[in-house]
Formats: sequence, C-alpha cells, structure tokens
Amino acid sequence: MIEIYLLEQLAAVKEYGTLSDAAKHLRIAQPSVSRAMRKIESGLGAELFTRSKNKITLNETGKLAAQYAQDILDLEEKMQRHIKEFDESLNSVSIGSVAPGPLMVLLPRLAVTVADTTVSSNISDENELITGLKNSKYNLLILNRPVKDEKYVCAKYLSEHLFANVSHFHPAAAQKKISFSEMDGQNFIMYSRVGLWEEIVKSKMPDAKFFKQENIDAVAELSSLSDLPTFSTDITQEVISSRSNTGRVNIPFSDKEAEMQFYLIYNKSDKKRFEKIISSV
Amino acid sequence: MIEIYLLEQLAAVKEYGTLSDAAKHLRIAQPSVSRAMRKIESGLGAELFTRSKNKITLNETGKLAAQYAQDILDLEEKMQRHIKEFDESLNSVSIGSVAPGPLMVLLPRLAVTVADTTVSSNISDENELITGLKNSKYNLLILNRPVKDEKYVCAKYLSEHLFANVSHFHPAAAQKKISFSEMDGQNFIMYSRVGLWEEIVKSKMPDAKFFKQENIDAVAELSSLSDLPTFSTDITQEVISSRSNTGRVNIPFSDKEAEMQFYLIYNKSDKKRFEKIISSV
DNA sequence: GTAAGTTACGAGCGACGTAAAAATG
DNA sequence: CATTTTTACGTCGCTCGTAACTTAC
Repeated sequence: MIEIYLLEQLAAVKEYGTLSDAAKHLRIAQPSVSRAMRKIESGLGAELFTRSKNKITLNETGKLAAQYAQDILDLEEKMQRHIKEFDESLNSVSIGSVAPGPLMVLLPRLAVTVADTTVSSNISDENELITGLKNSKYNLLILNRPVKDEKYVCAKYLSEHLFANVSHFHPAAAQKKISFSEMDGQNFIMYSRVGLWEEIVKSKMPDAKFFKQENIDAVAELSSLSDLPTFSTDITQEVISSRSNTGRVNIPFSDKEAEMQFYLIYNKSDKKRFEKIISSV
Repeated sequence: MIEIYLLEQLAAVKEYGTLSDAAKHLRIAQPSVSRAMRKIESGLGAELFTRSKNKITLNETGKLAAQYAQDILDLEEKMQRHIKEFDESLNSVSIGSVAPGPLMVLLPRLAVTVADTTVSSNISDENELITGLKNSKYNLLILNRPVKDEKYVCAKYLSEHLFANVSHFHPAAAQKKISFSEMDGQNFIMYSRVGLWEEIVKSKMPDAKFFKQENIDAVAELSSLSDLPTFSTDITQEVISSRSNTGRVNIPFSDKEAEMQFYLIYNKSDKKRFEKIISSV
C-alpha cells in the first residue's frame, strides 16, 4: 500500500509543478521528494512522469494518480474532523432549561461530576427544548413537568419557590408572606431571562408593570437604588447569599403557582453519563 | 496524518475483534497492533477503545474511525486498480478490422514500431467497430471506407485484391483472370473469418456453395486434398508465400468488387502513437 | 550562474519482533 | 492453564538531510 506521506508529496508535486517547489512547501529536502516519486511509481507499477535530465512532468497516468492522492487526503482530513467533532459531542453536555434557577444548582455540580467536558446551557420554552432533545441539540433538559416517553429518562429534580424582594420601606416589608393579588398593579424590576416565571407573574398580576433588564447586574443595581420590588427565589437567595442585599427583604409568595417542581429529562443512551446527577439529589 | 499501515491495522482490529486475531491475519506481532492502536488514538486526539486489563473494545468513536479507515483503504485499492488499468490501456492497442488481410500486414509492423505494448485484434462488422471505437473498446480500426469525423484521424492504408485459388485440373486454371459469374455455382472451401469478403462473394456468386472452415489450417489441408476452389488475395499470397502451395494456381477476379481499399481510423488523441504507421505505408 | 533533478552517504527515528509480566476465565 | 493485553528492550529498515554531480536556460 502507498503510505499517506507519499500521497501528500505527490499531491504537492501536482500542485506546485516542480519537485523543488513541492519540497519547499512540504518543508522537506528536495531529494526526499525525488525519491518519494520513484517509490510511488514502483509501488503502483506504472510510470507517472516523463523525465528529462533536469525536468520532470506528470504524464496522464500521473495526473490520475495525483487526483486519487488528493481524494484520499481529503477523505483522511474529513475523517480527522469528523472523529474530533463526534468525540467532542460525546464529551460535552448541552443543557436546556425552562428557568434559570435549577441551572444555578446543576452547573456547579456538573463541573465536578463530569469533569473534562464542555458544558453549555440555554433557557427556552418547552417546545423548543423537546425538539432540541430529539435532534441532539440538547443532551439534558430541565422542565417543570415530567415527560412520559420510553426513549427518555425522567426524574424529579428540585423545586423552587418564588419570593418578592422589597425595600424595607415597602408596605409589605413586615409581612411573613404575600399573595400575587396583593402585589398586583405595582412596578417590578425583573431579569429578562427568567423563563417560565415570566408567564406566571404576568398572568397572576395582570395589572403590574415589569421593567425587564437584560443584564443581571442591572437588576441588582436598580433595585438597590430604588424602592421598586423585584423577584428572588429560594435558589437565588442561596447562590447569591454572599452579595450584600442590605435594605431589602424577601417575602415568599403564598400562591401555589409560586412553587415550581423541576424534572431532569435525558436520552436513555446517556444514562451512564447522567445517572450520578440524579443520585446526588 | 494517520498513515495507511495504521488504518489497515485498525480495520483489521474491527474485523477480527481482538488485537491478537488482527495481528495473526496481518502477519505481524501482536504488540505492534497494540502500539498502533495507541498511536491512532493520539493521532486523532480521541479515545477509540474501552480498555480493561486484558480486553479492549472499540467504542462508538472507534467504530466510526474504523469505518473511515475501511473507506480510505477501499479508495486506495481502487486507486491501485484504476491506475494499473489506465496504464495498461495506454500501453496496449486493440485493433478492429473488417477483413483479415490488412491485419496480416499491420500486426507484424506494429510489433516493431510500438514495442513493449500488448496488441489484440478482432474482425467484425463496421457498426460494431465504430461503436467500439467510440467507447474505447478499439483504439484502431481498419475499414473499407473513409470516415469523416473531426474526432478521428482517417488515412488511406492499403488495398487488397481477391483471387480464386484453383487446382491445376480446374477448367479455369489456364486463365489470366476470371469473373465472379464464371465461377458462380461452384463449391468453394472458405475460411470463416474473412469479414467483408464473405458478403461480396456470396452476393456476386449467389448460386455457389461455401464450405466454411473455422480453422485456417483446415482450409489449406482440404484444398490440397481436393480439387475444390478456394480464395486468396495478393496479401495472403505474400504472407504465406513460404508455404508450399504446389498443384494450385491463383487467378485474379476481374470484377471491380474484387478490389478493396482499406483505411485506418483512430482517435486524434492517439495521433502520436499511430502516425508513424501511416507514414510507413 | 542559477535552478532543477538525480545519486551517494550518513544519521536518527520508528516500526517491528522477542521476551516477560499481569489479568481474566 | 490458555488467552489477551501491556510494557520493556534491542534491531533493522526507511525516511530524511547534506553534499556533490549533471543538465538546461
């Protein structure tokens, strides 16, 4: 069999026309190329060049051989790319969630359980997430309802409870709990990427206004500079406990819609990768 | 780049399941295969196997890589076959003719002008020959008429004249020449592969009978043992002059159909190969 | 004289085989 | 105990580079 390094040299000779030029671009000495061409000819059992004393030219057979050489090299390169891509897809996790809270818990945990993998996450609606799971855009979903499908594993993950985050001067600041209807009609500062929570607060407080902030830091800043209420959850309070949140207090919403249960859904073929996440809950 | 010898070993490992078996079929030592697999993995930058202490199995990435390996090896083999075939087609000539006479002149001449090539020849009808020239079944045709087509070179080659070969005891033995009609109604011994001549003698002597012999030696033998007439031409008389043909005489047919002019036709891309044949006429 | 190709010679990497060890059933 | 894989070590081959020669423009 003709080895790849020979085919590379043949393809270079075709591309650059002379042995010297080919050698220059291959960054090897010119006599190596000369010998390689002879080796290919003897390996194929056919003359590929017409040779004069100081000139060498591919003949028709040689051009055909060089074309095959290029084809084989292209296929090898495609192999390299494809294998690497496939391997990386095995060693990476793409997570889709209907809300940011569970991600705040899951992502740090993933970092230690599945080390050496790339983790990417996205917040979207349920429909996009489920189709994304089907076409391998996502490997792991966090939904607020279980999915009954024998192709997937579905396990209860964690629950999140919504709080109103209000200034000390807010009328409700002293209450132990509060209902959506009591807060309806007020102006809220809200992070824009809260997923499902947005539908809930908008439907439960139809007369409220929401000033959506794309930047999470803008939410913190605005809320500290104003007396406008905002939102938090048991999860965000835990994760961002270190941040000074003086002058404000968290009051749980009392409605049942303020509690959301999340589920993990993933392909059965990924069972080995993800089952340790469930067991760690 | 991953060298071919590595891909061969990978494909063998996939085919035979174990390193030992693969090594056995590759006729190399087993540790070589072990090292080769590690080399491929490091070359691709991906794990291809799940390894236990004395067991090694292709994982999904590995199966993909092995499939690519097989594809590349197949392409290389196709290259080898195709190149050899192409090279041989360059160094061989396939000749088609409507009559055997011109071949008797052309073939010995080709042997010296285009040495180192394989020459094959065939007698057939004009239609088959021309389609054969189009699809490269033939490189060189001998027809009894010129061909006007700018894709081809067409040159007048030589002419052949038909003779009646008769016993001394035959009534016509003393004549200088003879017409087809004078010979009509007689029984001829005839070589079966005379091409176009068969149509001519049958049409000009509709009442004659022809005893066709597949073997050219059978024609000679039968004609020497009987008084039945047979055929010859100026060309065959020249070529077979050495053979003792005592007791028989050649009489030229006087009709104009007894003279046939032949033309050489070949592809313009073969000009360099064949133009010396024409110039040697 | 410059540039191209071939030949000759020497060096170093690397592919292979042998031998030995560890693990599995 | 046989089979499989891995590791260690020595050897041989082969690819490469340098140098020198030939030829052509």
